[in-house]
Amino acid sequence: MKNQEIARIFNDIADLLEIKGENPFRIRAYRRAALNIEGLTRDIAETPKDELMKIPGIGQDLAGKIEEYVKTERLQFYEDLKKEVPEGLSMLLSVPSLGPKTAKLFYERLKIKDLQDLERLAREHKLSGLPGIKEKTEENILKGIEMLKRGMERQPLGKVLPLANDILEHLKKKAPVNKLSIAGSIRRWKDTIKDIDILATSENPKEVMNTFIHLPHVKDVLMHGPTKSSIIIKEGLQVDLRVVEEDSFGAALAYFTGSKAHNIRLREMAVKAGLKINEYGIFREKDDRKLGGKEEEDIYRILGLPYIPPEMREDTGEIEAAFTGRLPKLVELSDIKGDLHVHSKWSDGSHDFEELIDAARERGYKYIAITDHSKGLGIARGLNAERLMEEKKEIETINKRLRGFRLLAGIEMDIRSDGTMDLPDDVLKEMDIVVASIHSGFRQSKEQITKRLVSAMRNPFINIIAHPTGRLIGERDPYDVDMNQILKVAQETGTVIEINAYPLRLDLNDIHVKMAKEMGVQIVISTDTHITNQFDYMAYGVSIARRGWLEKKDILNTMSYRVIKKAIKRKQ
DNA sequence: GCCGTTTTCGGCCCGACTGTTTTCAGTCG
Repeated sequence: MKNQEIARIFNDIADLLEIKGENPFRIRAYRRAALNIEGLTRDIAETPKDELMKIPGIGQDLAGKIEEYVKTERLQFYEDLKKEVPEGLSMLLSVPSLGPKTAKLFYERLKIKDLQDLERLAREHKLSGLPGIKEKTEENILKGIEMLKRGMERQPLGKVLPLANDILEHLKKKAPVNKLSIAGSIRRWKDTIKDIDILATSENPKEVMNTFIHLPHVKDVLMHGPTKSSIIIKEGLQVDLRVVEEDSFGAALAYFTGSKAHNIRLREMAVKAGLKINEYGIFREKDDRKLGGKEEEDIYRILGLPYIPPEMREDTGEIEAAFTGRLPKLVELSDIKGDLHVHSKWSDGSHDFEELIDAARERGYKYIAITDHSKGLGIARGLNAERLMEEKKEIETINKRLRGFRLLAGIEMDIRSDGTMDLPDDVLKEMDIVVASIHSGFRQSKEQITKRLVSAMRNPFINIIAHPTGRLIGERDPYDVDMNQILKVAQETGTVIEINAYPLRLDLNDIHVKMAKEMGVQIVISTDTHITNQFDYMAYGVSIARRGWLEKKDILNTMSYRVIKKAIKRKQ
């Protein structure tokens, strides 16, 4: 898929046009197109031009540019632009507080063309004296360069969410807040997060702001106003806090949850209907009368839309779906009836069956599958056929006295680097459920990896492909795999694909999940639990499913034990 | 550059905070 590549180029073009001082609406058009292409579920390289033009934000011109790039691997317009604007100059835009106007000014007046130049001249106070630039601006630029060097890259949701909750707890305890909510991309459950957005109501906003900028987490204060402040915390993340009146809480929550693209679409709809939306409410244009805003639902209702859950707010078709009454009823955590990927002491898990059963029952589950590693994963004390049969026997014994709960005897079988399976069919045949996955040879070619997964899916005894891209967010890139092909074969063979809920994995990702749904592939959400508290990772997995528009019926482990057993048999 | 049962041209989301200014441009989300 060239989608991400083309999106990046369009964003790059937008940067370059910005520095040139081009028409801001033209720039926005490139950014919007880039965003829409990123969220696309089909391969843009295989989409004909007239289909391309049906994608929102892509017209005659951009469709042509996409075609040109797909055909020739380059884009003349982009190449020309890069010649006009020195390489490195667009890097300046990544310095916080430094935008296109200032970058252009620095280039034209001081011939600054990269970060090194900028840092040197700022230190030597050579920027002062330019129109609108004095000492404070130099300071802020140096600060921004520092922040950039420290790396402000996106961090995994699983790491950021606990941090955000901790800040919320502190505010609740120390500041005079009434309502308090996480907003932004955390509320949309994006798998990686750039900053933490918090919204509050209070009778004394000033006091709240004052408490906020003095929290023990604070490393630096970027902005401190009466209703809005921004800090950098020790972990390097930016945290924004906004305080509004009770009567505006819903509108502010919608505004602050985003995404930006989603908000813009709503506001455009509002304008066409003679309305205006901002963080204070939804208003009638002609007399500025406030029609709503206390509840988030107000905004959608007054626009004539059903409530759109935060996980869907990416402007990837949810507004159209809402408008035409085709909004899916998203799966919820409470729909989950069991976990089909769990490790025990028999391999590298920490608990025996009893402890796992107790923990699962506490979460309202009706079943779990014990899927310890197969022998190929020596490091995880993987099981050979003999040990596996012993484990199965013990599971059967326990099942006999269990009431209202079942253990499935399963295995997480390693797909070896040469493409062969770690256990023979006559062993797999004995199991209630077989999960297969890749643990080695991550750097193989796309063809090799895809072939390994396909041959696993063609095996009638393999039910589930686990963590299908092998990524560990921030630590290991996904391996190169032809997801289109994988999903096609999954659909053909009735193989279920896993959303691994472990917060650093979260693969399938949201876009792949959406693709899977469109292709009719069944999904399972599993935690890959090794310690009982990891059962709680299910919430992360469900959020990815929701971001991929999945409903209860799309997901295997929302079904009863009996239905699951039948579904597994069906493949064979 | 996109888009249109009000338009094929003329619009295009909205507001807070900062630093530089004496009323506002730039940046950000």
